[in-house]
Amino acid sequence: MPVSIVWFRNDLRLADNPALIAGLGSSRAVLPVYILDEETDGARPLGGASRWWLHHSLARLDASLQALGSRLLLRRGPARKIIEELAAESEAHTVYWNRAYDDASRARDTDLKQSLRSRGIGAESLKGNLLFEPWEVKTATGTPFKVFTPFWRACRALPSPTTPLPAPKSLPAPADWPQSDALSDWRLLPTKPDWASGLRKMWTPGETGAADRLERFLDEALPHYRDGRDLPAMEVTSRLSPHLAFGEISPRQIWRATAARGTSAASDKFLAELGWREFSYNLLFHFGDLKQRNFRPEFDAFPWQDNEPVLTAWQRGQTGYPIVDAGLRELWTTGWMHNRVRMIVASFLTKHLLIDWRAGERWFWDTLVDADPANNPISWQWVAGCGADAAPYFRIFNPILQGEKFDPQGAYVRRWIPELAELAPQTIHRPWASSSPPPPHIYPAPIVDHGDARTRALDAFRTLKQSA
DNA sequence: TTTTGAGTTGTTCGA
DNA sequence: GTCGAACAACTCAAA
Repeated sequence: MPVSIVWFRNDLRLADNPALIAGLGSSRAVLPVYILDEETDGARPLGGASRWWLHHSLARLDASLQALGSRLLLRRGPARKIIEELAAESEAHTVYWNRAYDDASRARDTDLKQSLRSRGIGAESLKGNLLFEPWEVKTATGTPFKVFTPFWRACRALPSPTTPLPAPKSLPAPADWPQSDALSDWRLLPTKPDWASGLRKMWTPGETGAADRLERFLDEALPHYRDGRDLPAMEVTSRLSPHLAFGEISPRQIWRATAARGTSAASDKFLAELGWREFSYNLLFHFGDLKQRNFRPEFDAFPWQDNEPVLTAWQRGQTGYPIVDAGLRELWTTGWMHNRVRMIVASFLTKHLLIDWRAGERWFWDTLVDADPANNPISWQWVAGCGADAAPYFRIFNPILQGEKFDPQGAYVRRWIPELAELAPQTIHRPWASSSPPPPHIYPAPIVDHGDARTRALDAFRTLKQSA
């Protein structure tokens, strides 16, 4: 009986899954597989928050597959070797997967494809995770875009994303199941200590949770999106990022569901956020490993400062700037941070503290449930000024003004820093100026003076310009 | 080939 | 209190 292997990666869904549909259409039985691959050269191990999410997402996918009469086979190790073994064991005729775009995955997938084909086994990769393939979007001269606005304009001029594929109604299982790992043996969940209670409260990993989240966003929040998306105390962003990062929902599903509600300034703005994700993957594909390398090489000479205690204070939300600390505490508790606040804390780390953006990127990678190989490094580089289409160096966020502007009542700060809850809106973003400032053992004094730090950052950027 | 307009998200200063 | 200019020039994309 001809069997096909469908290799699930960052596409943990049944609906709109091109690899799954291709596998189903080409054979009488499908072997669904997930591989935890932390051994392939260059593969970046998942952070702690992502491991938590992955556990639950795999459990959900397995349950959904069982409802179709199948299940999810789990293996751990170098993916190429494991796929080859499974193909031999199950006598599969073809292996299907949806494409990944980082260097390490592409190298691995190319090798695997060649090796399978040389043994007479088919290997097909499909577009399942992006709206537009990186090689489909090019400037008039055939080069990749480096500026977002023309990039997105070019995308919008391409044929619109097509209708999402339906989830299969049933999935014929192979006669013999190869040996599978037990999910619990992967120890993806934290135990000592169990720091995931805030994550459990906030999130429902899995395809159903993703679809519910999208529906709720479109029904309730989208009309307020344009004006409210910058206010972290309001819940008008979609919070789809972790679902998207694990592929529990596809960008095409989001695009089509949003477009189906009609066009508006809000929907355009929201779709442009999908555009930023596309842009990041485009850059990752064309410019290689940007989690280490500065997109703008002149930044290789930037005088970053190593300062472990200061980095630790930032990570723990103890900088003395309420909007910064609130964001970092939200991240630590929930595995997620509002986009506006991500910019503020990233600007603070790289400009006020002069700490290398890579340290911030690694912290986000470890703590975010939506940690994404393209979005995370590229957005950090954008804030630091070394990225594509980056902010000019003199654009240094003032954490007091940002707080007052985007959290005018202080509701967001109060939620995450209860020790400041009694302060009035007029002083909550500058507690040291209050008539009764909190004592330092309750809430720290500012770790740097804003004015001094700003001057120091401008000087540092000037040295960069002179040495270039 | 050259030219031209534009570029996610800001802050500060001085009139 | 409000408003416009300065903060730098540079690179990108397209005409």
